[in-house]
Amino acid sequence: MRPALLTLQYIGVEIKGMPNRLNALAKKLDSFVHLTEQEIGCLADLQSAPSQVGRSSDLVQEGQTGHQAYVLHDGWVCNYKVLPDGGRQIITFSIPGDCLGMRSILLRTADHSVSTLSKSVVSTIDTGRLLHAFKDFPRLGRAILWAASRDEALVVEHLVNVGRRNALERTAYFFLELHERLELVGLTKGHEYPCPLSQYVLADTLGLSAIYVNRVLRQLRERNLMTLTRGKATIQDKDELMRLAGFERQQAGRLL
Amino acid sequence: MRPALLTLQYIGVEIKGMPNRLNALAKKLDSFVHLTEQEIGCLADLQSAPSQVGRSSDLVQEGQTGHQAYVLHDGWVCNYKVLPDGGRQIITFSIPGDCLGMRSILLRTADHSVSTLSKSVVSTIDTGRLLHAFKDFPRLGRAILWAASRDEALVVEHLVNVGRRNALERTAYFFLELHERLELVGLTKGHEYPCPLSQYVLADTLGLSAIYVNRVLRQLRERNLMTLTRGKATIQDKDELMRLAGFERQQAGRLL
DNA sequence: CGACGCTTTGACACAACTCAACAACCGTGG
DNA sequence: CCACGGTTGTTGAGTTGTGTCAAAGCGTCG
Repeated sequence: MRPALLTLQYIGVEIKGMPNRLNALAKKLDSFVHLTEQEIGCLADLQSAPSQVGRSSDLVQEGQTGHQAYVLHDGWVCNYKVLPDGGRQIITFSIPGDCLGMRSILLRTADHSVSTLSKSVVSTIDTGRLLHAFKDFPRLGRAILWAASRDEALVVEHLVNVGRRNALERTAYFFLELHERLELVGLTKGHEYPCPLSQYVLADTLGLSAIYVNRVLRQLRERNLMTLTRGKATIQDKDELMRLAGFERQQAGRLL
Repeated sequence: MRPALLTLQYIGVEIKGMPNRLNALAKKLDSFVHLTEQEIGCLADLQSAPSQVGRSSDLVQEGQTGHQAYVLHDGWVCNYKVLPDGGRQIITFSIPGDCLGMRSILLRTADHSVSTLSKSVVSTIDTGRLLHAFKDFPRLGRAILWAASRDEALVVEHLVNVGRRNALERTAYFFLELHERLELVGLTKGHEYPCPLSQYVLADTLGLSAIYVNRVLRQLRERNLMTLTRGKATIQDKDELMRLAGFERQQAGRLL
């Protein structure tokens, strides 16, 4: 099957089923800087036709040069670095609407790896035209720069979490933050959300061992705070979980 | 004493003594994207006259809106977040040539605090004109964007360090990275460099307790790997220290 | 049905934290 | 110049959080 056919087929399916998904990026940006039809069109022009990639496939590898930047339309992706001793630290997860590998484009050589955690749908970004587009649509440029800054702030939060909270607080915080992120792109159902992260993946995210993650999750479950089972996270007692984690709700609101 | 006089006086002193210092940002950018006289001039135009600020003074506070962005000409600055329980995590240090509070400008409200660790010299940046300047001097824009990306990559490295290395490796890595950063702006003397960081500050950086930092430093000293005394760091056995830390030298080189 | 990846549990080891006390250093003012 | 107070560094003993090893239970997919 030729790629072109695959993607066309995919678009067809999506347009019938859940048209918004294809616009996850536009939707996210629009919620902060209201975009005109023209700007949304321009944004679409910068992206290739969406294509599917399988689970556990690398989109970018650390040290690589001349790779692509992507928009993630559907699926889960992790950004990580590996250490000489084989250890791995996950920097951040990407969810639908996020851009992938942008920083590495500017640096010329990728400073981290990007890999899918589930079957995903991505487009490549024409980064050359992106900079041009900034001139014609400055508000769009501002929106994208804002989104990049927000992603960076997320990494900073993560660093604080790993550096200064114990395993229980840290895990609680992580799931609360994830809930908030997914809510923004409409991927939650009340206090539930899909979460295809294994305990090994969580361990590499939280800077813990997989076995200890298991114990922490058990504690959260036994305290009736939250559960994680079969790819679904359920927050049972949000207030108490927030208190435990020292989680403070971010104030949202449009910029422009 | 009026600020204007103070700054003028300062410029006078600096121009005689060490003219390069005032240009730390230009010097840093130039080492990666060679800048023309015009571009360097434009860069200077975006900055206010330099002014001195005392030790331990806050330039930006988390949650603040409408604050400034700065260029750090001289001195040491830390970027940090505080937790509800009073804990503190230092995200990154800024050294001469670095920009301060740029991300917070884009986000509108500061996501972290910025505070001086030593008597420092800063200029404010006219961020409004900065975006305009990008149009007239695209290479300058690219250089600044590159520098921002590099700072972000530094935070990512730090996250990996805190998440996946033990106290000894982590501390070793930190001092090696610092050496490399300072080398780039000409602030090292061979295997020595000034380092006005107290063990409490180091603790908040490395995600450790101050007392344990002390023990780690002792171990590094007793193994004849490095010492930190009276504001000066000395790397004695760089090879062994790099091996211990799992430190891999970054490849440098101009982009344009 | 078997194999494999993921989860769960227990026992034990060790890294890192806490508390408490003291020593060295530094800037300040007398 | 010295005496002082506060900040920073140093050390010991005991505690706790988290990692390691080993093994068994589940689920799922081929």
